[in-house]
Amino acid sequence: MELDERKLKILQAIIKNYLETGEPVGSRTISKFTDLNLSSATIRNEMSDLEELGYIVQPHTSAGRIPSDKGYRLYVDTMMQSRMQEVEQMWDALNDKADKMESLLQQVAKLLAVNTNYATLVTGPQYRSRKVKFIQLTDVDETQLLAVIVLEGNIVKNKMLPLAAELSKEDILKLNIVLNTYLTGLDMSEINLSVIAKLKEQAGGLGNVISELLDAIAQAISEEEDIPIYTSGATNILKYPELSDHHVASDLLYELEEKKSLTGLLNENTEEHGIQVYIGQETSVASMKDCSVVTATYEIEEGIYGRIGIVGPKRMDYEKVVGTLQTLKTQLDDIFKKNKE
Amino acid sequence: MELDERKLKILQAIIKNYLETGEPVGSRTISKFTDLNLSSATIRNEMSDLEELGYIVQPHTSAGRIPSDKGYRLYVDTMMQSRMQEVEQMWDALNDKADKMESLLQQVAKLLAVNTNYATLVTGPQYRSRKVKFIQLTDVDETQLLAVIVLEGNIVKNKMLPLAAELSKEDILKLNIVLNTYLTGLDMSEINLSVIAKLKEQAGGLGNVISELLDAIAQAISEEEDIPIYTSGATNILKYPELSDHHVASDLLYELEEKKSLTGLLNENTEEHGIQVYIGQETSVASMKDCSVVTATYEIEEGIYGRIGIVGPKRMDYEKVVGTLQTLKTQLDDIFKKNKE
DNA sequence: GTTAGCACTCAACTCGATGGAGTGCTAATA
DNA sequence: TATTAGCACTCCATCGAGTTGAGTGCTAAC
Repeated sequence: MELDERKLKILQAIIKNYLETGEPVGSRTISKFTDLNLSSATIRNEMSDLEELGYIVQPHTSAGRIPSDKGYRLYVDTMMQSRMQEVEQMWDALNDKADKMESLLQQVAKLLAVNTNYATLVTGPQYRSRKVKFIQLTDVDETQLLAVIVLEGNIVKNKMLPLAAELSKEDILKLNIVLNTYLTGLDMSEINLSVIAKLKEQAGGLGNVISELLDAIAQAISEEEDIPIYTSGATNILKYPELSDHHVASDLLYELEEKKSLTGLLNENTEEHGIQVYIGQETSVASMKDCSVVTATYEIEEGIYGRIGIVGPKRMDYEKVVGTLQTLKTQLDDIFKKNKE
Repeated sequence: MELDERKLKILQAIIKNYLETGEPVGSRTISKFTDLNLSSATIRNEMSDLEELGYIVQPHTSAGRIPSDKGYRLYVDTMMQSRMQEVEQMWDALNDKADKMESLLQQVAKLLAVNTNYATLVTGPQYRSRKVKFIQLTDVDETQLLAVIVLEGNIVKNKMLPLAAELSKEDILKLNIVLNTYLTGLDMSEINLSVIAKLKEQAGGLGNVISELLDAIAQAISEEEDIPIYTSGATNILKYPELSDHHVASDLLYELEEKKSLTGLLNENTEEHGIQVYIGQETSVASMKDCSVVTATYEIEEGIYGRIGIVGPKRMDYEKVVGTLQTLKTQLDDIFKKNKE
């Protein structure tokens, strides 16, 4: 037995209806709801088949049917076409704030949350290996040295270093030159002992400062290793009865607050650059087995990606979500492209 | 009618018991629970008095009594003495991470949440008026200028400025000197039109760059205006039945996520530097009318304060919370004092 | 002033009845 | 052969009645 045209239509009707109402949907509803002109009895037979095929399930005998994960999957795969409308105000809101990566992404998360009414996640850019682009030392006052380290992708890091002894202007200038000469273009793995030895040799009497500096640089680079994840609208999940159950909600909210376990979720399939939909068990995060997760990948520059996504109930307006993510992704791409020009 | 010794003891017993069980407490319980050797009938009479005085209330007739806000207030004011034990592991955990203000404070929030099982808030330092301490311009590449702005309290801000036309090394040097000469030591309000005019005059042909720079500086200073608030353990509130009610929990979690409205709460009474306890309506945040908030003020340096606090149910182990906050406050004070040496 | 006793109140729980939505099956129909 | 009408059945949700138990307030006695 395979899915024919009619079964597909009925399945679609069931899911559509369930998405709207959140209640199990019965045969009579479908009979009236669709333009198939079939009696409820016929629908019942078909639904029985669909259940056997695993696309829908009954919460209990004598209840209507609700879609299974497999049903949702089919729905998402086949019946969904993107819609690229509304959400225009996002654009304006975004452009206002496009100064700082952090606040931008946080803003994106919030906008998405407000627009979709789901919980949202946004990751910052992931770099494969971050290279040092530029280093600048300055004496802020007699006791403190400020190291500004610019990494590939214009990530700027600051470190305050306490000074044992005051350094002269000339010393600082010299350090700046030496550091930039030897470290520019290198990433963590390339700054090895031989480079360090050469550095210290060139720095002459300032070797001890170099050591501290290298520590700071190493820290700055590795700091970024755990990519930041921004979340917003976590409380939205309380709006959906099937998720606001005590235990489920508590786990989910904790997960969203902690964020750590989300990295796994968001790192899956990074080679695929379209929209990804994870339904129920597909998410790999245990506490989300009653949720669906939809993510999109945006591109900052060649080879550097971040992700935006939402977490909501399986009963989710997939069409709208995918559309929204699609437009948002496009807009983010544009912003970064523009910023580079 | 005033509170005599016995009424106080009974009130104390009621509150203690209620804190433990979360259930309204009846006269028989108190009769057995305390060492007063009074029958339940007598207790009933006393409880009747206490209710009349407004220290306790009945959720409904024929239910036990629970403390009113006024009752909690008395309890907190009179019967609480700090206890400075446990929480030693906090110390270790903190010292590990004392490198970066942000992560330190986030860590503090988390530790506090784990230790108390309540939702926690921590604010970063608040400066009355932030002055420019130091400005450094550098050309990262041909098209971008990096402005590093150091504010009072060693807050470092970075701004990337796109360049219309390439600047020579000499121009940048000149700009650096001019900027530092005229802006160092000034705060937002002091950078007025006359200062700006003088700046542009000195900068000669670079007036247009100056304008952009000033925008960036203004942004850097004002950016910090809304003090960062770190929260943790928000989901803890779901552990308390009286708060996990749908509407209440949703509002609370939203408030904790948004953080904005919390500033008001945390800015009250900043002149008082001890532990503050807000019960129910006292908090000024509407959604917290069923909560208590306990805050402590820590000192980073002379005149610069931040706050740590927890949000939990009115039925809260006040003694423990106050103790924990007290020790944490002390430890934070120590860390910052040490860091300065 | 304290206590024992008793009537009263109220929330929480149990239990059964009822109704409605929905199914599965069978027999009739096109 | 596919569709439909009809019917018996199942199960959840809801409602109301009855019960229980904790707790109170009052009164009279100690």
